[in-house]
Order: sequence, then structure tokens, then C-alpha cells
Amino acid sequence: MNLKQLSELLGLSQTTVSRALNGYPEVNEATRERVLQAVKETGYRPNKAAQRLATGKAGSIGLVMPTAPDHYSDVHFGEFLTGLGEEAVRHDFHFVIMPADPNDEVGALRRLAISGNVDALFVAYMRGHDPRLPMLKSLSMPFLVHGRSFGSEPDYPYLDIDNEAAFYDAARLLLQLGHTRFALLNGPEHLDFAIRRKNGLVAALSERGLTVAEDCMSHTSMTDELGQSAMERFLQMPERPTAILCSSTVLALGAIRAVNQAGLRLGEDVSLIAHDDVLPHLKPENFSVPLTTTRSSLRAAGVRIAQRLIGTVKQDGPFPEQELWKTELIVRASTGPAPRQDQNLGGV
Amino acid sequence: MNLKQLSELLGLSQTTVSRALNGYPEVNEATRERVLQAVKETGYRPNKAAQRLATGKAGSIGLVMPTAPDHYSDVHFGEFLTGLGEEAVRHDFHFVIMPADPNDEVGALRRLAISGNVDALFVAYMRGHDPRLPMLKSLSMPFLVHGRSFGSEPDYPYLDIDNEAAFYDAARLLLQLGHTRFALLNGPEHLDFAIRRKNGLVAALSERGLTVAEDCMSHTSMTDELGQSAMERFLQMPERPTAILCSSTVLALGAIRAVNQAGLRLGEDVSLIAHDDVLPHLKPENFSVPLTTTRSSLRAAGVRIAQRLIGTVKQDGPFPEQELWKTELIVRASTGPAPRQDQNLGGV
DNA sequence: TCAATGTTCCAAAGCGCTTTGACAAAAGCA
DNA sequence: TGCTTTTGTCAAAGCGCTTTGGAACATTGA
Repeated sequence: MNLKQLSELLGLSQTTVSRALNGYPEVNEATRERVLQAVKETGYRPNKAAQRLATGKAGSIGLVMPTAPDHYSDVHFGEFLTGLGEEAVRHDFHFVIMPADPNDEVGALRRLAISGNVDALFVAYMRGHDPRLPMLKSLSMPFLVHGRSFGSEPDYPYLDIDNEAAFYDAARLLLQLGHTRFALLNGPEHLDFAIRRKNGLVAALSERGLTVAEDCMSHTSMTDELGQSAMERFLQMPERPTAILCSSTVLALGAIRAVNQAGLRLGEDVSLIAHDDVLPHLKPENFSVPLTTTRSSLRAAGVRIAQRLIGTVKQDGPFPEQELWKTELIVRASTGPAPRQDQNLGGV
Repeated sequence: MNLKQLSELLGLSQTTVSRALNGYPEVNEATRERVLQAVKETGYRPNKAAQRLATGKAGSIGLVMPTAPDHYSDVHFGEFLTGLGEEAVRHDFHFVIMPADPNDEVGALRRLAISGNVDALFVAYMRGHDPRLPMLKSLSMPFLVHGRSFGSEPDYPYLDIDNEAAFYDAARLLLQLGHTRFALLNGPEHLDFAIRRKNGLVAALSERGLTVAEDCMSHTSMTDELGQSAMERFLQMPERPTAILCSSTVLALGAIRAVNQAGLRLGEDVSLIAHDDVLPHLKPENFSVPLTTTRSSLRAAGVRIAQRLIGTVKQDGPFPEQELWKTELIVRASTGPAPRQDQNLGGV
């Protein structure tokens, strides 16, 4: 069934049917109803290729997927993608992926752009001075980055959360509670969000003349096992930290296991604040000791990014070029006053 | 630059240029050269949408990506995807992904099929009695599955490795070396490959009247941390196993850490055979004690699957409907004769 | 009543490619 | 030489949609 057949069936012209379908105003409501009804009955679906040829829009956004360990290989990316997908389905958009060696991300991105299969590009997992940025700017194709690239001129469209402020605020809270020995369970060192979160922590501490010891910062992929082993290391230190900042509830999950196994009490012997991406299977309020968190929904970010990208393609705009979302600092039971000095020094 | 302009530039008809480009025989070699040269100079690229409309082929294969923890979230999938991608790029094909809640994989697959954006579908991570199968068969769109679905009629196109034979053979080798106490570090229980590998092990053992204790089988995602913790559990058992079968070199990595930490020697106190997917960053020959493995390249499987899928779309066929690749059993130093009874029983 | 303004619909012209059917020119054959 | 094949090329007809530029009709205001 194609447009022509459908229009003949209805005794209308293709123009009218097309307009009825695409929500143009110059068609009688009654006529539109008839058309919609016929579509339902016949199961008509417009031919994508024809639509694309006629409009010049493919209805798709492209992304390159580095096929390496550590990359896109975690729950967080899945959660983000879910948001992206939700919104895309709503607008009948789709995603084109280009699997690529992480050493050739730039090339893959370029190939994706010139392939003619996508209307816009999406990139994530930004690093400092990210080389993809200059390339994207040289392309004449809309793009949007999730996150930012530390050290690059911020003249590109992005959506990010204020990671620095999040961890700055979290650290301030712990400082106010009297903590002085901090540790950081962070994501991979080269990633922008990890850089900024560390900076936030460092900035808050330096206002009090404090620092984080180098061996009190762990940079790993964000799995609970790695959170656990890093935390175990921290807890074995002679002057073990009492305040832990954690880049993900997933890391926190492992970290708390380590705390428990060491016979310590969360929120008393050790205070912990985790960043909460609002992963549905890992709610901070459901931890046995509910977690104090900096919160920002990853899925919501996915939805918003899809919105902006799709809007740009459809020229629904205008959208703000750059968005920096504030995180919420939500206090629960995992943070408490710093333990008295003499208690901290004890082992298990 | 489009075909019309290019052909005018060359003083040829669109027909001839099109044919020159698409490798049709009825065009003079000299003419073809001229055309190719002009393409190089002008940077002409055929419009995908137009090609698609004219041919009815989108040049794309679709896959749904469940956005849940544990799923597609490991190195193995990345490696496979790399192979798929390599071949796709070679044929100028692309992938369309549909991120989906794992509870709605079937729906997502259907939506992908009727979206009109793909020519063929690919599915992986098959489970027993997989509900996607009947749905795929009801569609009139080519598809190919990686793996099989235990318990389903094997009347669908697939490419799989003979997981059962692999672990059967591996177990036989260990039996011949005198081992009697086996353990299995397997992938997620519901996945087809895990089912079959377990069956292979069980079959080999039962020929000798042996079994694997329920608590000597671990079913987890395939990360090294989980391999380590499972192995630690095994090693603490009063009658600890001396023969370990391992579904991935990634799991083995952790398992061996546990062996070392227990002060045991791999290949002497404990023998281990892992399945080797030929992950480039994890070569069994580079382990401090080189690993005996059952080997089959995941990337090669990706390439082959892309070949078949693309070939089917282009009607290059015929391809075999079903392929079952044998794995290679490669003996290295991680396997040795079973230790004498009295030695096994000792602790660290 | 009549011109002016909406409202609702249509015919036809693309979008840029592939492919069919025809046709000269060149080559093979007797 | 005249005849059939083969070779190399072309014009034109789609593929199925969107969109432009009217046109017919109904409605309004004076």
C-alpha cells in the first residue's frame, strides 16, 4: 500500500492525504479523520526512503561506538541510551551506529557523517582536549555532545551537568560535618566528568587548606567490584579517610561492601556521598543505609539530548546551544559528623 | 554534485555513469576509468536516499540493544561488533540500533522491522526457548542469529560455535589427566552458550560416572572480578576442585588471580581451561602460565555474520542457512596431571 | 449584490538514483 | 559484400513521497 493507492481508495489527492498525515492545517478535520481511519484499516506506512529523498531528512542520528573494554561498557551508558531511545521512538527517529576502534574514533565519526545515513551526530564520553571536537566543527552537520571537553574552547553545543559544583557542594557538606580526610572513587581519569569532579573536590578542600592525598584517589571503570577493591585499599591506610566521594552509586555499592566487611558503620565511621545517575535498579534510598547523593538523571539527559538533536534536524528550534544542569544534593543517612580523632585511627 | 551534473561534466548519460560506478559489464573500460577519475576529482557521492528509493535496499542491518546491566555490556560484545563493523564498512552497509528495555525485546525487534529502516535483522545473546524466534520467523525480513536457542526447533538461520563439543572435549582432556573434581565458571545461566557448555561438561563427566557439584558451578556476567570471587569460593571448599572450566579468558583472568593469591600453582595444583574468544587485549599465550583454551574468534564470527547478512540482502547468495563452527582445543601450560590426592586436600 | 477573503483540495513538478528498452556503431560471419 | 551479433551508449520511465502554485468553492462585509 502506497500513498497513491491510499489516496485513490479515499477519492482524495495524494497531496491532501500527505498533508492530513503530516498535520498540516489546510485540511478539513473531517477529512483528516477519514484519512487517519483509512490508515488504521489498511496499515499504510509511508515509505521511508521516499520520504527521505523528498525531504532530505533521514530521520536518524548517528553515534560511534568504541568497541573497547571500559568504553560504553557500563550500566550508565545503557541508561543514557534508554533515554535517547525513548525520545527517538516518539519521533520515529532511529540511531545509526558505527562500531569503531577507539584509536580511530575521529575517522569513524567522519565516515559516519559523509555516509549520508545520518542527519546529526551525537558524541559522549568526552575527554580533555577531545580531538573529535575540531573535526565535528569542520563538518557541516549538526551535532551535540553529552558532557564537555576540559581544555577545549566551549563553543560547541553540549548538555552537561555541573560536575564540579556537584562535588564541590558535596565536599563542603562533609567539611561542615567536620571531616578532614577525604577520598575519591572516580571514573576513568581521562574522562571529562572525572576531571571536573576531582576539581570540585579539590577546590572545596583547598578553601580550608586541605588536600586529597594522591593515593586516596582511585580512577577506575565504574563497576561495584572496582569500587570495593579501591575502598578496601583506602580502609587499610594508617590514617584512613572518613569522607568518601564517589562518582557513581555503582562504585558506592562495592565501596559500602568494603565498609561493612571492615566492620565499620556507614554514616558514622565513614561518610559517603555518591553521584546518583538515577539508575532504576540501584536507588540510593534503598541502600541499607540510605545514601546521600548528588543527583541528576542520566535518562532525562538522554531524552533531552534526543529532543534537541531531533528538534534541530526538524528545525523546530531554537534550542539553547549549551545547557549545564545543576545537580541536587540530597542528604540521607550515609553522611554524618566526622568521628572523633582517636576513633578514626583504630583498625577493624 | 549529483549524478546528473557529473554525467553532464563527462558528456555521458546518467545511465552510463551509474553503470560505470556500479560495476556493470556493458561499459567500456576506458569510459569507466574516466568516470572513476571524475568521481575522485569532484568528490561525488551517490545520494543514499535516492539509491535506496530506486533499489528498495537501505543498505543497513538492524539490531536491538537491550539497555540493561549484564547485557551487551561486556568486552565480548564489543569484539563481536568490531567484526560486524569491519565487514559492514567494506560493503558500505550500516547498523541501525534500537535501544530497548530487555522486557520488550520482541516488541523492539518488531518495531525495528516495520520501521522500514533496515533490510535485515541480527540477534544475539540467545536464551533457551527464545521468544524472539517465532516473531522473527513471522516477519518477512531476512535475519540471522548468533548462537542458537536451546529448546527451539533449529529451523532458523544461525551461526554458532559448538559450545557443547568444546567443553566436552576440554573436560575429556582433564579427565584423561586424572582430574575428578571439576568446577565451572560460566556465563549467565539463561544464555544458550552457557547452557550448552555446561551440558558438554556434564556429558563428559557422566561417561565416567562423575558429576559437578551444584556449588561448583558459577553463573555470572563475564568480568574478571566475578571470576575471581567465584574462584575464591571454589578454593575454600573442603574438597576443592582441581579442574576448572571457564567460559571466558576474562573470567579466567580473575580466577587465576584467586589461584595465585591462594598460593597455588596453575597447571599443577589447579588445571584450568578457558574458552578463548580471541580478545586482542587478552591473549591466553601471554598469561604468566599460558592458558589451555578452546578457541574460536568472536570477531571472525562477526565478520562472517555480516557477510551472510549483507550477501542475503544483496542476493549474492546462496549461503548455508546454519553454520556450526568447531572450536580448537589448544593445550598450553595451564593444564597438567591431577595432583595426588593427599596434596589436594591441603589448604593454602 | 459583488468583490474580497478564507478554506479545502488538486495537478504536477521535483528529490537523485536505477533500470528498461532502443539504437547506433563496431565486430564477426558467411 | 550483406547479414547477424556484440558492444557501448542513451532517453525516459519509474521508485513513493513532499511541496509549490493554483483553482474551486464557501463565507464575509459593505
